[in-house]
Amino acid sequence: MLKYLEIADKMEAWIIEKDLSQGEKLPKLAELMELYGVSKSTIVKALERLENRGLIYQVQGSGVFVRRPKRADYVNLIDNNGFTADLPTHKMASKVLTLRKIKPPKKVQAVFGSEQTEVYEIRRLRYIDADVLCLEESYFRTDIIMYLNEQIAQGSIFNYVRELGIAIGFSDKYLTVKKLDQKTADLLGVKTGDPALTINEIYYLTSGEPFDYSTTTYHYENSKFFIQSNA
Amino acid sequence: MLKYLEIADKMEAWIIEKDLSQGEKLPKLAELMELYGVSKSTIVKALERLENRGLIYQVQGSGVFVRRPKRADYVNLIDNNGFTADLPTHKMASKVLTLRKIKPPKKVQAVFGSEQTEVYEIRRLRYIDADVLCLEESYFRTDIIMYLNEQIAQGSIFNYVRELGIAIGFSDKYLTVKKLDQKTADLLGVKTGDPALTINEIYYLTSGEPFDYSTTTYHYENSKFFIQSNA
DNA sequence: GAGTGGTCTAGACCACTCA
DNA sequence: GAGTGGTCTAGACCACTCG
Repeated sequence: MLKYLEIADKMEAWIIEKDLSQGEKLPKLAELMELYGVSKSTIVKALERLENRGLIYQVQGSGVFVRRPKRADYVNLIDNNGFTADLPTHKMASKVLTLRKIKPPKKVQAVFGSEQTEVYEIRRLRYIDADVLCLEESYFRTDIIMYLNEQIAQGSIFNYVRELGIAIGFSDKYLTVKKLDQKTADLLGVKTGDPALTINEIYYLTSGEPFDYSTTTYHYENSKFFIQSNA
Repeated sequence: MLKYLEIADKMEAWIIEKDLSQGEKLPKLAELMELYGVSKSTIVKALERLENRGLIYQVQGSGVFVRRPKRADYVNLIDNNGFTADLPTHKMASKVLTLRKIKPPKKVQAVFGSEQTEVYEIRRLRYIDADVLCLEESYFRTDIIMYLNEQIAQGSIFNYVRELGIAIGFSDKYLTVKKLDQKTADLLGVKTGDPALTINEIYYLTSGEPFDYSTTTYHYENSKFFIQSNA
C-alpha cells in the first residue's frame, strides 16, 4: 500500500476515534513526519487527500485543522462510498424490481457508444430503515461487468465491482427537480405531482471508459444531500 | 503568481481554445516540463489541480486526457465561480428585494457564533435571461464584509468580496427538496406546492471562519445542476 | 521575528499500459 | 520491454500567521 494513502487513512481513523470537532488542531508537519517516519512531501500529500475529502483544512503559517460539519443523515454527493458509509446509523436495504440483459436503450447507447450491444438493466427500490429512499434504474456494460444476479443487486453493486478488481475512476452527475409521474410516485409511495430530485450519473473506469449509467429518483421527504467544496 | 497555478490556467485556456473534447490526449509530462521550463513536480501539481477541477483525468502508464462532458446550461455545484462562469451564454441579472443591517436570526447565530451581533441580510431574485432562476437569502458578517450596498448586490457579491482581498476558503452545502409555500412560489412565479430545490450554504474564509450563510431556492424548471466527482 | 505551512527542484525508483 | 505516469526523498527557499 502507498505510504501517503496509508498515512491519510490512519489520520482519518484517528480523527474519528478521538472524535475531534471542527477547528481542532492537528500536530504540526514536523511532528507528523517523525511520527510516521516519512519525508515532508509525503505528509503534505496525505494532508492534501484529507483536504480533498473534506476532513481538514490547512491554514498557511498557522496549522492544520479538523473540518467536520455537524449535520448527520445527509447523503454525500462527492464521495462515492454508497449509502452505507453516509448513513452509518441506519439500516439500508434494496429490493430488486427487475434485472435483465438487454440491448441498450438509445439514451444509454449515446453514452456507452453504438458498438455496445448488450447491457445489464437493474431497477431497484432502496430503503432507509423502513422508508423508501429512492428508485434507481441503472445500466452496466456486460463486457466489463460480466456477471450479475439478484442477490448481488440486493447489496452494494459498487462493492461487488471493486471486489472484481475493477477500478472506478470518476463520475459525472446531473441533478434536476421535477414533479413525479404516477408510476414513479406509486413506487416511492408518494402522490402523483409530488416533487422529486433526479440524479443522472455516469461512472467511468480509471481508464476513462464509461461503464455505468444510472438514473435515481429520490423520495423528497426521506432524502437530504450535502457537498463539501474547496473552491 | 505561483508557477503551478499559472501553468494550470494556461493549460485550461489551451484546452478551451483548442476546443478539445473528452478523451483527447495532452502532451506527455516530459514535453510539458520543457514547454513550461519547470520541474516534473510542478507539472504534476498543475495537472492535479486540473484533475480536481474536473477538466482532465490521468491514466498511469498511458497519458493525460481531457474530461469535458457535453451538457451545457448546468450550474456547477463544486466550483464557486458564480453563475456567470457556469452559464456563459446567458445573461445573468439580480434584483435586490431587501438589503439591511440586522441582528442575526437564531439559525444564523448558530453558525456565526453568539458573539456575532450584526449581519447584512440580503434577499434577491436572480434571473437567467428573462427567467427567474432562484430566490436567495444570504447573511454576511459585518465585521468581515464592512460595507455593502444595493448596487454591489445587483452584481456578484463574491467578486466584490474577492476584490476586497478577502480569501474564500471552502464551503458546506446542504440540499433538500420541498413543496413551495405561497410566498416563495409567488416570488419565483410558480404555483404553491410546486417543487423546488433548496440549497443551504455556509462559506468559510481560508482561516476556517464562517462569513456567509445563505439559503437559495431554485425554480425547478429553469435550473439544472452538475457535479464532477473523482472518487 | 519565530514558527509553520507551501512551493519548487533534481533525481531515484516504482507501477501501469500497450504494442 | 519501451514508454509514461506516480511516489518518495532531502533540501532550499518562499509566504503567511501570530505573539
